[in-house]
Amino acid sequence: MTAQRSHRASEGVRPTVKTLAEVTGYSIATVSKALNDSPVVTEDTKERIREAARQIGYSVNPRAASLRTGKTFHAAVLMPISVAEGHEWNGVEYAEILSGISQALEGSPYQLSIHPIRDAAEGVKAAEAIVRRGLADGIAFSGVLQNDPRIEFLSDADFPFVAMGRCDTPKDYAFVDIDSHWLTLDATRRLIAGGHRRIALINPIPSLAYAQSRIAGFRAAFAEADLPDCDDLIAEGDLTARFGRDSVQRLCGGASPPTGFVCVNEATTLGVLAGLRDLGLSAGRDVSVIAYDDLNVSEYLAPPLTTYFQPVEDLGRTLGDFLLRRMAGELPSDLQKVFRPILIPRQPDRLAEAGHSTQQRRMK
Amino acid sequence: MTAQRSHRASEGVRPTVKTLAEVTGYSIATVSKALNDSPVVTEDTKERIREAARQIGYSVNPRAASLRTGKTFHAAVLMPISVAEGHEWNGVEYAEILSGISQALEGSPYQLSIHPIRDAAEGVKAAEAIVRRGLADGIAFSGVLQNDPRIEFLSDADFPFVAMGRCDTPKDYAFVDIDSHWLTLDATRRLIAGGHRRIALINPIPSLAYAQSRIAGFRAAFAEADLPDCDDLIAEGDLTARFGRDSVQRLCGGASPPTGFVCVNEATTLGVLAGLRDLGLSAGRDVSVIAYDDLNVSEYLAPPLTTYFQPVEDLGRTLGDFLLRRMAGELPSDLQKVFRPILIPRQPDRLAEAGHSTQQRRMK
DNA sequence: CAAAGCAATAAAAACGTTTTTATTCTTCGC
DNA sequence: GCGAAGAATAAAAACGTTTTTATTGCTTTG
Repeated sequence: MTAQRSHRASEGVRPTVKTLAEVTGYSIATVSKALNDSPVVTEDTKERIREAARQIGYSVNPRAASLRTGKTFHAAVLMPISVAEGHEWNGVEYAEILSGISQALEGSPYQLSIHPIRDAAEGVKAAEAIVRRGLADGIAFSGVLQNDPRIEFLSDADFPFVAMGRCDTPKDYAFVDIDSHWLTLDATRRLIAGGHRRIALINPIPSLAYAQSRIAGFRAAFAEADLPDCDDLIAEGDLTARFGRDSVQRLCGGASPPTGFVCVNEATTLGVLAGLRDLGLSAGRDVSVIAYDDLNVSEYLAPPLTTYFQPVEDLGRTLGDFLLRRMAGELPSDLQKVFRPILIPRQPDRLAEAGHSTQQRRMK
Repeated sequence: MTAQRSHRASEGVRPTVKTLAEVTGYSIATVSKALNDSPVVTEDTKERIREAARQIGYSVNPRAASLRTGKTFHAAVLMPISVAEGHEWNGVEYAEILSGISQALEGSPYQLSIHPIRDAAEGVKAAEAIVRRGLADGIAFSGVLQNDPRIEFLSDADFPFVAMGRCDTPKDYAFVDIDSHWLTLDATRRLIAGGHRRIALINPIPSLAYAQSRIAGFRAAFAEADLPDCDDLIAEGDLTARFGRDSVQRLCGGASPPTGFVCVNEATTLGVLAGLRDLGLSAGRDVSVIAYDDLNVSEYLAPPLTTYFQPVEDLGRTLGDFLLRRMAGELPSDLQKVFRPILIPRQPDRLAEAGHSTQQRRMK
C-alpha cells in the first residue's frame, strides 16, 4: 500500500496462517500446530497442511512469531569497527570470523545481525541494549579483555553468549580461543634452540587477555632454558603494519638489540619486515622472524616465514556452533574449545653467524 | 518464564506502552502517538510522556511495531563467504565494507543483518527470500556481474537496494563504484610513459562487471599511444595471492614476457611479488609493478609499490548512506557515486635498462 | 444560546503468530 | 445403551504496537 511495500502488491498479498486455514479447511490453530510439528495433530493432517503450505508458498512471519514467543531468532555479533587512523591495515580478519559464524548458522532459523562497537566499553552498551530491548537471543564477540565487562554483564544477566578469547574471570562462560601461551612458548623455544638469546615479542595492547598469555608463554621459554628474560624487548600496540615497523625501529635502537622476533599477526609481521629493511637488515639472513597467521599469507612474504597458522574461519564456525547450542540451553562448561595452531616451518630460524650479525649490519 | 528468557525475569517485566499509559494516565493510543511525535497530541503531553518513558526505561518493541507497520528496520547485506580453498587470502576486505555501512547506519533505527552467499546465484535466492519473507527493508551487495541477476530481480520487485559496482543494465539503480576504467587507463599510461611496451593486467574473473572496465581502460591506453595491445597478457582468476604468483609464472614463460604489471588488489599483488622472486626478478629493478589498494598495505611491501588507493570503508559508508536514503524513498538516479582512487607514487615505474632486462634475468 | 466545529484524547481494531482453553466426536467399559 | 475418557480439532486470548474511528468537552458562530 505504501511506497515501501509496493513490491508486495505486485505479487499479491502474502499468505498467512489464515490463508492456509481457509485453503485447507482447518482452523488456524491446527495449521499453526501442524507447521510446528505438534504431537496433538494427526500425521495425516500435518502432511496435508504442509503440502498446502508448499503449494501456496507460505512461510512464517518471523516477527509475528517473535512477538508471541519472545524469541527473536537473531544472533548478534559485536563487531569492532576500524579506528586505526590513515586506514592502516590492522589485519583483524573479521570477514573470516563472520564467514565462519554464518556457516554455522546456515540451516538454523537464526539470522546474523551485527552491532558495531569501537571498544569493549561500547561493547557493554551494545550488549545492554540487545538484552534490554530484546534485539537478539544470543551474542558473540571477540577481543576479550583481562577483566571483560561484557562477560561480567552477560553472565549476570544470564544471557546466552560465546566469546572468542579467555580471561580469568570466576564465571564459567562459553568460549573459543587460540592457545596463545603454547604458541609463544613454542616459537620462543624454537628461536632459543636456534641460538637466539635476545628475542623480541611483538604483542597487542596489554589489556587484551591473550596478550598476557603470550607474555607468559614467552617468559616460560626463557625460564625453562635457564636464560635471562627479554622483557625489555616486548613491544605493545595496535596490530597495524605501522606498529610493526615502528617497533623494529625502536627495539633495534637499544643497546642489546633482538636477533629474533615473535610476531602477532599478518599486518604487524609485514610491518616488521619493512622495518628490518629500513635498517638494512634481512629476515632469514640477519635476523629470524616467526609469524602468526589467521590468513595464509606468510608463504608470500619476502622471505617466506615460519608461521603458526590457525584459520580464523574455523574458530568462527565453532563459535557459531557454540552460540546455537548455548541458545538451545547447553551449559557454558560444555562449550569451550582451545585451538592449537599448526607450525609451518619455512626458515631454519637459526642465529646468523658472526659475519652477518645484527650489530655489524646496523653500523652501515 | 522459559529458560530462554530467564534473564528478563530477574530484572522485572519489560515496560510496554501499556505500562506507560498506566503510569502517565493517558491511553495507549495517545502514548504511542506521543512517542511517534504525532502532530495531533499536544506538546505538553508529549513531553510528559517522553519524560515518563525515560524514567521507566521504556523502549519500543521493534518486532511488535514491525508487525503492525510492515517495516522491519533491518538492512540486509549479502556477504560473500570464503570459497577459496586452503584458506587462501583473497583480500576482499568485507570487514571494511561492513564497518563503513555500520557507520552510516549508526543513529538510524536500522539494524544490519548479514546473509551469507557463495556466488551471485545464491545471492538471488537470498534476495528472493528477503523480499518474499520480509526479512529486511533494503539490501546491499557487491561483486556486481555484467548481467547481474540480483539487480534484475530487485529492480523488477521494486525493492530498495544499493550495489557496489556498475553494470550496463537498462535499469537505473543505486550504486557506488570505483572508476576502474580510469584506474587501469592511468596505470597503463604511466607504464607506457616509462617505456614499457609489454604490460600485464592482473584481473578478476571476466564475469565481474569491473573486470571489463579494467580491460577497456587497459586497452584504451595502448590505443591512444598507437601501440599494439597486450591482450595476451591479461590474466584472469580469483583474487588470491596464489593466483598472482601463478600468473607471473605463466605470463613470464611466454615468448614476449611483460616488463610491467598492473595489479588488482593487495593479495594478488603480494602473490605477484612472490612470483617475481621465484623467477629471480625484482620489482622496481627488473620489472615495474603497480598496485591497487583497498587497505593501506603497498607501503610495506618489498619494495614499496606505486599504488592507486581507495579506502573501501569510504565506499561502504556511502553505500550505507545511499541505502538509508533509498529506503526512505529517494530515487536511484540520485544515489549513484563513482570514486576515483588517488595515485601514490613510490617507484619511478620506468623500464629497466638493458643490463637488467627481464629476458636476461630469466636465463639464469 | 444552540448547533457546529474543533482540539484533545480514548477506544477499538488490526498486524500474524502461538498457546491455552473449549468443543466436538469416537470409542470403550460396564 | 449410557457416561466417561480421550483424540482431534476449533475458538479465543494474548504478544506490543500503530492506526482508524469514536468520544468528550470547549469554542466559535449565526
